Amino acid sequence: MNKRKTIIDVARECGLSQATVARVLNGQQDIKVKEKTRKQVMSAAQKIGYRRNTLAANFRRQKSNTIAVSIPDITNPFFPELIKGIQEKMRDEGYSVIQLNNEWNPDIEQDHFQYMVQTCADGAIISPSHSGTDFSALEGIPFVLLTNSDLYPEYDTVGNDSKAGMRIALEHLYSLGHRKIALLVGGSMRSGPSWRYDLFSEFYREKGLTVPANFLVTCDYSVNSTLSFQQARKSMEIFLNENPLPTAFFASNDILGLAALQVANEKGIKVPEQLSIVGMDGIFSGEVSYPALSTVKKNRSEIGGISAQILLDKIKKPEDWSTKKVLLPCKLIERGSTGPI
Amino acid sequence: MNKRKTIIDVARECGLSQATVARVLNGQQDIKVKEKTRKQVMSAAQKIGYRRNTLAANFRRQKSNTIAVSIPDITNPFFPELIKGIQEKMRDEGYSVIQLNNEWNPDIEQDHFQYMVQTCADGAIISPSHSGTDFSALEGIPFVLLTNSDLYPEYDTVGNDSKAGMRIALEHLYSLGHRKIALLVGGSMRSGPSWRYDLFSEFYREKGLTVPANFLVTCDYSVNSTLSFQQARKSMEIFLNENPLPTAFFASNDILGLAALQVANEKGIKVPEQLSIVGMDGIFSGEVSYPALSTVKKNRSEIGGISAQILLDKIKKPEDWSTKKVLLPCKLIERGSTGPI
DNA sequence: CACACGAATGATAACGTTATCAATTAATCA
DNA sequence: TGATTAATTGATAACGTTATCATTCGTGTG
Repeated sequence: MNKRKTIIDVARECGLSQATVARVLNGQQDIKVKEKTRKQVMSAAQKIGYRRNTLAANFRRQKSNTIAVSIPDITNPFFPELIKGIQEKMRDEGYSVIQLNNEWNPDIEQDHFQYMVQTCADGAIISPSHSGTDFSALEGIPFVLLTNSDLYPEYDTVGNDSKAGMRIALEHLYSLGHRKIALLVGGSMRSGPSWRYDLFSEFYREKGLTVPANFLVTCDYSVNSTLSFQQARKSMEIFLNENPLPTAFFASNDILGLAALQVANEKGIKVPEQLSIVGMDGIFSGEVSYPALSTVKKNRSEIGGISAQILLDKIKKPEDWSTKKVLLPCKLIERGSTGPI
Repeated sequence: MNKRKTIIDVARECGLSQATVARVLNGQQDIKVKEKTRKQVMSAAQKIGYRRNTLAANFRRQKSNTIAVSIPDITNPFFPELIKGIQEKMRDEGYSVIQLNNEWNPDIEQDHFQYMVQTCADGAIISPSHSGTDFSALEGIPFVLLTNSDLYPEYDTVGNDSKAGMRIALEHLYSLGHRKIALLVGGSMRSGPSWRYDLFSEFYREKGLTVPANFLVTCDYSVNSTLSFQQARKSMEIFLNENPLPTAFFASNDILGLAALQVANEKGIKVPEQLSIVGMDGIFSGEVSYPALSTVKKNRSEIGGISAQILLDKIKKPEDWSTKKVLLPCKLIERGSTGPI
């Protein structure tokens, strides 16, 4: 059992000093070393099988080379792509990504913040579990928030422009001739439906129309997608039983939209001939439904990449950092669930 | 700017030795300390605001308290639950989880193995990208494979009993009266469809039936779900145009099953009245399709938890380890896409 | 040629914890 | 009580790297 080789072994092997060896093997782009000695060191390292001890290096530099990503729930189809976008960027830069799920539970979220401090995370990307999240526990750890809300004016945020996105959806339906559009919104874990309601009535006003009666379906949004879907189904069933059929639904996310679609199918309501449905997010399930769900897509992978980039910049230059706010546009994906009235 | 407090500061504060303080604050369950001194130390630590330096501890013990999970692609709906199962178990035990995607690319997978060694991962859970994966790069890192194949007899493996699962699906269809069942399989990244074919013909033989002609639809399985879905759709369309309609399809995973379902819907084939479809995996999209997809569910969260437990055991007692093989049963979920013929 | 100056290399002290062993105190028992 | 053992506590040496400063080596200039 031969012990693991260290930098000192390499130094002994090639007859150079420990410091020089370190410069060659681990230095960032320390040009201060001759090509000849570099080669000497390299071949000696190769020969004796040196492998850098990352743990020692991390300790010495007091950097874990790890960033943490806090999201509500990786099994929610919204998040995996986001994570992937972050991972790809971070790995290119030599950072590991630790991903933490809080199940939409603020207490767990706080535990995770503690954990990040404990574990010396170099930075964090956080999709807040709810609108009142307190970030003070993060003390000194640079972080970026994934949200489009204006609730966090003092923090760096990256998100999609959901308001513009909703407008796009409504315009789409309007241009297809729809005048009786209903709103299907979840009592989101993050924020109430109020701004959606405001935007909706504003849209009607602009078009010179009056907001139809009973245009709003709300449903509880739950800790997991399956539950949210079931609750949305229930709300839809009740609504459809008690109200005249609108010509279209705008759902504030695809899970709700898919629930509406399934219920409509079951009731024999033809989509899109009798009812158009447009969702929001662009999750995979919307591609495989029948008909496929028209949606306003959020580019989650891009959000991940951009937030990662911002975090990296912030880690590198913490001094004189100016708050960054990024709002990415949403994109309409027309599929089978919307059509002319 | 006051420096971060160390164990030595705490020792000075409470008048005890550094060693004793360390025992109180960081010792595992070192009972070797009196209640009185424990309290002294705790309050002193509290008072001056001591926070353990994880980086230093990791270095000293040469343990990163991190395990790596290597999977093909987090955006494939099969994996998030798996990851979550692993994370939950690992976090309970104080380990961080680094998750790595290889895009079904063996070269990237090998890079990730290198990375685990570099980064001193304490262990790894690996869903191999393909059947020929070589694990020699992992040198000494304990790991568990997520697979049910017999391709890795010498390794610890955890997986679902897919063969039994497929039998369950076929029995289900058979009991509903189906005698003309077709097979929809992907040229999986992992293993060819051969065993499915064998099992299928064996099933027919057992039932005293002859395998119908043109019962097999194969399609390329791709690097991402959307592409796989599209390719499956194409294969289905071609098949249905060129062959008489079977009474049922068994799809080797839900994505393929959903493709079959969507195509059938588009062609006006009534599911399940004219055609039953059963998939495999139990992904969320199968719940929201119309009709909802019957499937043979793999409990991915459980697989994650069990593999995590096995890995933990292995990390704790590496000596005299006997190879563990776990095969979990699949479970039939009857939904709207299957019915009597 | 001596000198200065920059480039390259060398020597060495941290970093904060854990682990080992020695020293002390408390407990037990003849 | 004194001896013996067990339970606590103390002193201190690593761990392998990086960072700092000192030193040496070239190289061009007055």
